[in-house]
Amino acid sequence: MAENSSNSSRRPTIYDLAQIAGSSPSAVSAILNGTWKKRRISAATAERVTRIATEQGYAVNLQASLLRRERSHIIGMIVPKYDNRYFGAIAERFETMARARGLFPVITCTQRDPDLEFEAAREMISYQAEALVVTGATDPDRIADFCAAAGVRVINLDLPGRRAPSVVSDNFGGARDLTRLILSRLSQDFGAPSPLWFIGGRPQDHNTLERLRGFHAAHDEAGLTVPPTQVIMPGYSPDKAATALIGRDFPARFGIFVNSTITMEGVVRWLSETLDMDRVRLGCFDWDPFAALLPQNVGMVEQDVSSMLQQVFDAIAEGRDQPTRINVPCILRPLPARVGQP
Amino acid sequence: MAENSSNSSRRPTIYDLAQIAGSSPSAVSAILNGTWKKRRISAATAERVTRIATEQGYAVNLQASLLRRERSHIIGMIVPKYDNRYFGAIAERFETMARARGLFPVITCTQRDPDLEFEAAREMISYQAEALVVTGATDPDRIADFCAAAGVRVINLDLPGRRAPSVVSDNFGGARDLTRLILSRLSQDFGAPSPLWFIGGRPQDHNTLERLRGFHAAHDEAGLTVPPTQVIMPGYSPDKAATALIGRDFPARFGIFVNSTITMEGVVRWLSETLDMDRVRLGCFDWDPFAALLPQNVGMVEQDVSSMLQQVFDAIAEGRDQPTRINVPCILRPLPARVGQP
DNA sequence: CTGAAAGCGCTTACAG
DNA sequence: CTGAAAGCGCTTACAG
Repeated sequence: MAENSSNSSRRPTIYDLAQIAGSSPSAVSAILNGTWKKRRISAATAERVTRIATEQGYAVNLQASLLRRERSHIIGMIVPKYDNRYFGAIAERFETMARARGLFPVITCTQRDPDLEFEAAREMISYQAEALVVTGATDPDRIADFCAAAGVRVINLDLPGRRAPSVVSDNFGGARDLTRLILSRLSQDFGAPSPLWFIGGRPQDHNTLERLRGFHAAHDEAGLTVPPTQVIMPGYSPDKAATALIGRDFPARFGIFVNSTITMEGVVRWLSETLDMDRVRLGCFDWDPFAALLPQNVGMVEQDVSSMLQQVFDAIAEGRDQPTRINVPCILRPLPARVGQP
Repeated sequence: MAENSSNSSRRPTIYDLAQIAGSSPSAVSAILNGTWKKRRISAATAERVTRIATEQGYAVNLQASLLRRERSHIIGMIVPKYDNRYFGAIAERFETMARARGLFPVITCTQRDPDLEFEAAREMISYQAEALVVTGATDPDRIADFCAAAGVRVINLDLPGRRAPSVVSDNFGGARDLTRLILSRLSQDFGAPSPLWFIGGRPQDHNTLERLRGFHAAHDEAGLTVPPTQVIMPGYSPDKAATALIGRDFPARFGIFVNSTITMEGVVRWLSETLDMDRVRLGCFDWDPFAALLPQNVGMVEQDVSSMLQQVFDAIAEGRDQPTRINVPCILRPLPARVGQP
């Protein structure tokens, strides 16, 4: 199949097909884009043109097609990274849901770099994207302003902004539930619970602050107060987390709330090189199937990617553009005990 | 900034800008795409037009621009999934390297579905991609044929094809090195080594067969023969791996070669629910930072994503189109002992 | 130093 | 049932 007519290295156009089929470019266009029924073109012609298109390895030129059409049906997404299950799941699910709605998904990854974020957004507007989903952006409002000027709809996902609708996890509730779980497993395994450590994230970061609020709320319920020295926010990277732990004095038995799987990597590596892992119990905000197998891990919070994206697509379909905030509940995943009580 | 002239909801064009600036569309076009120096347009005009473009929130229409230009500079990639570090790293690195070369990367994920793979390839050709990187495809030759007919360059990555240049890991060498490592750690921890289990992948899969060859080669060196019942290839998914282990009889001490991180998930989950994990040592083909923290894991093979992509971009730049095969060495990552000898 | 004009490959009213 | 024609927003030789 796909025999290119050998006379030219150029891709065939509807004019080429029309000439071969003895028909007109208009007819070929209509046949190939499915509007031929309402034009009442003969089935025989349609069949012949379709066959020739296949033989010639024809693929429509979307640049030309989209330039002429009213709508592009392109929907863009920017994500910071592909290096964890959360953003990976978001990207995959976004593509699937977009295709299911007859849209063309275009995703690009912006390395948590504000300038790259902005350039990527501009590029998607240049591609005539009709809507843009801005995920985990460091400066979502700058992008929202630019999109507003270009008449392109924006939705913030994961991190909220002030200029467009935002869909975010219920970070407070998820963190509170996880903190409760770690505290209860601590008392189960070690006796009387003591205040947990909180590691990861940044004090300027919306999600970190919400999670910290939930962390404190669960401690309050349990009549516990967390010493400020036990809240450590050195960013998300494994190395920064490990460095921040150097020289800390941990008690005989203790528990840690880890704020992101990325941070978890550094925390577990450092601890396992430094002390007896039977002394510690951990819980982590965000889900990773391998992290779930670490023996000291008592539970993880999974963000509900499907529900979040459902909200995103609903907001786009309904044409919402007010800076509303939608909170999507998280899923607490307790893990079986994999390590003996001392 | 980005004040849209309120008279219209349409995006501004170079005609709008020309009118506002009191210049011509040609001049505006040249100024905005950087060719104005060689047209010797006055710096004053250039400055004025640039300012107006910013004020109006102008972004070039790439559909129109690309339709007119000779080249698109678009480079496409299809990947099967975003759900593991290997493909995540490939996607991220591909975007970075493409941008560094002045290309526009477009990636889409095809869920290991041959039809989706083909449709995605066709879509990228419709977007005028100049080259297509086909990663981990189930039917790369079908895509290669179609691309050849359309005059689009293709490179296979990860899984080789017969119709286009392929860049793949040295699966044989990586598997042999990993097998050696597991065997040596077995004898270190448990005394005399016994033949390993091999779990994961499919017998029809090129990479699996190469890894199996390396697995056997390392056993041969050690004077060991693997019983056929110890080679289990139920696909890659965690659940299939777990199911395939049901009812197996494992000796008091044993070692496993796990063929992919995805499989590792199922293997470790099942084993840890079933037996004392001190009895087992594992190694895994492919790298994952959390899997590296599992106490029984003695080492992982990391595929050298940067080198592989360097080869891909070289092949594209040089215009290679013969079905050559490039093997890129893997990186063996031994892991520190995290579990006591019995 | 600058503009008018052609044309990239399509789609779609419009006129038969 | 079908085709000629206009035009989407650009770029780029070409002619001043």
